[in-house]
Amino acid sequence: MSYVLQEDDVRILQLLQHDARFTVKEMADKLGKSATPVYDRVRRLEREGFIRGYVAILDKTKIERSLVAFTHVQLKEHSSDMLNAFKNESSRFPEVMECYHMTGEYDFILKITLKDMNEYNDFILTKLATLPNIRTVQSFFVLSEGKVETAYPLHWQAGKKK
Amino acid sequence: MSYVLQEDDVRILQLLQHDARFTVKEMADKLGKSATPVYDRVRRLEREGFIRGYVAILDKTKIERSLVAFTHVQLKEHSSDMLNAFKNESSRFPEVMECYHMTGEYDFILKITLKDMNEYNDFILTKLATLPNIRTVQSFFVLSEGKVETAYPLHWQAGKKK
DNA sequence: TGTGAAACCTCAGGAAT
DNA sequence: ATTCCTGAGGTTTCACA
Repeated sequence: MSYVLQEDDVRILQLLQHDARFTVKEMADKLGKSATPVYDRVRRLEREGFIRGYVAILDKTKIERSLVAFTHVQLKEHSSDMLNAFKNESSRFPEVMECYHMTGEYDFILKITLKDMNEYNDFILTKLATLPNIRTVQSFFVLSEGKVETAYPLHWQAGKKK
Repeated sequence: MSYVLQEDDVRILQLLQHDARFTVKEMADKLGKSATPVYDRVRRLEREGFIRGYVAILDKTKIERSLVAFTHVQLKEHSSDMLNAFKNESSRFPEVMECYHMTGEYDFILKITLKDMNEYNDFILTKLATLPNIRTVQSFFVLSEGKVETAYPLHWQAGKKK
């Protein structure tokens, strides 16, 4: 049976999703508690797997990765072996930040980041297109980002207390 | 003129991209330096905008957001006013985690997370499809995730030192 | 690179509900 | 059985030399 979030847990998760460097004390002050219960909740949320990790988010324009592409791939063969093979091999490329097996018209959507169109062209020709079993590769490029959020919105539906 | 990364900066960024809770001392030990230079570099990387922030990554299956959709939208009108209007309004929905203005066949790709297909259906009908100026909405659903990485690979091309 | 003070983390023990 | 607090030792942060 899995741990059921309480209101304080939700508030802690909301805070940490937006800034992982809140100190236990800062959060305790916001929640009107002392440090210990907040400390214990954070540890429990980590232990129970709600928090997968803490990461720094970089500005991709500062590190030569301004080009973002969503590349849609159709395979020829769709046996589970073939699907897993593509998933594993495409995920191995460092340019591939995300790889999703999809329903519908496309088998995979890859999120790819690179410096510019030259590098993208190179990547497709010398890396992605060399994988076997590919039927089509269709690329869409990001012109501008309207929203890029890592924090899930959390609602707390009043649990049955007492 | 913008700050040029040195090898230690790159190594620090790589560490923090994978675990934002490395202490300055831990990183200093890995780099074979004392704490102060590492501390100063981290502050500079933040100040110069390389590090946008530190966030906790949650497990979406634990918080009722297992369904991930990439929704492709075509608009009718493509004036910059209309494009901005859609970008702003769609970004306002909490279900929309990411919103990209794209080149090519589709005008926007939205990454949407929700609990299940019922909620998705509801979202499309009562929220997204009520926005004006939409021509088509095409949804693709994630069956499984092969790779989801927030850390950009960083290479350090030996700068001209000296 | 090292020092030092302030702030914080961590975890024991114990109180209150 | 939880949930909470106090308190104290060890660690981290951060300005300064």
